[in-house]
Amino acid sequence: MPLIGGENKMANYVKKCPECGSINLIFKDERGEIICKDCGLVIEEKMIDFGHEWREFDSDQAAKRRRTGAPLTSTKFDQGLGTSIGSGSDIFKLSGKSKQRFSRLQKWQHRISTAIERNLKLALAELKRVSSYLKLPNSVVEDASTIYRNAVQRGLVRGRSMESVVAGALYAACRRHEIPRTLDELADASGIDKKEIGRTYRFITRELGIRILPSNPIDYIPRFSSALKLSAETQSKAVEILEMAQAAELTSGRGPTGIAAASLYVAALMNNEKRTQREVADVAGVTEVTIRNRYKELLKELGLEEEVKKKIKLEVEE
DNA sequence: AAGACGAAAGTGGTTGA
DNA sequence: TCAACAACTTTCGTCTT
Repeated sequence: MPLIGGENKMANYVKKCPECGSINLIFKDERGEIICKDCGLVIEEKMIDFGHEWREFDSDQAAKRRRTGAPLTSTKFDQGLGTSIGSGSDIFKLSGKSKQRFSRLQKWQHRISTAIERNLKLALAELKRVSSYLKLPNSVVEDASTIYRNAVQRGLVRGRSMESVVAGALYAACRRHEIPRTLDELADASGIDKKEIGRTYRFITRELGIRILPSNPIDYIPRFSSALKLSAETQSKAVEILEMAQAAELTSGRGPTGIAAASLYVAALMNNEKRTQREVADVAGVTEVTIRNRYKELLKELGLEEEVKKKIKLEVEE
């Protein structure tokens, strides 16, 4: 396998040997290792060169030398690998009998595409629709497709609607990527009942053995904060408060959105960017009452009472 | 009039027998 | 499978600004 070549690439890769501090490093091309000349420590091994191993000067050479196609993706039902018969323009180069033969083959290919494939096509279309509605990044969509594919292969879709499984897979993927959406948002985007999504979500994660950490309230802060048009300072203040709350074990057992909303509310208060409880509650998808309860706890447990009161006094004086 | 606060009753989900 | 339970919601009345 070709490896990183030349001293120049090595130079900005490793500067010093972590063991003896020597800068006398040598690069062994044949083994793909970087070795310290002084103490013999192998600093880096099995390096892979992601560059070309050949050069191409025109499209003709490129066609001859390249042996890979488009990258694999789970967002296409056949992972982008499928071959369709005779759909290219070169079918016109054939004549008479051959042309007929190819169109017959085409027809058969269409017929034999199995139920699973057709189901996957539909499901992935739905998945793309929902995720673009929620403006989810590609990596999440990719992950959700994989989850869905696995679910189908394990026969977990039986007895459930395709849409609910798609929504469940998406929810799981979001959680895994630490960019959580609430069940409400997902329900809104997919048109599936919130309870149903939760049920299938729990089911497929259990059956597929997907381990998901309980969602962290901090992950919600950026989104809520921008929805409320709060400053970056307030946002980081909210994260600070949240971290303190977590240290004080105020967060366990509580709904993450409620806690996130409350700390955002407090942070806004302290930074003179007051939002009403109603506003915060709306973007977080909880009620004012929940915010109030969390907010009270935060003030009490974290000793922020004086700080907030001072702020409010200052505001009055101004 | 609007927002904040608190009490009381209701709801959906989890847990343990 | 059922009851107990905690978290959260809904509703409503009161107080403050």
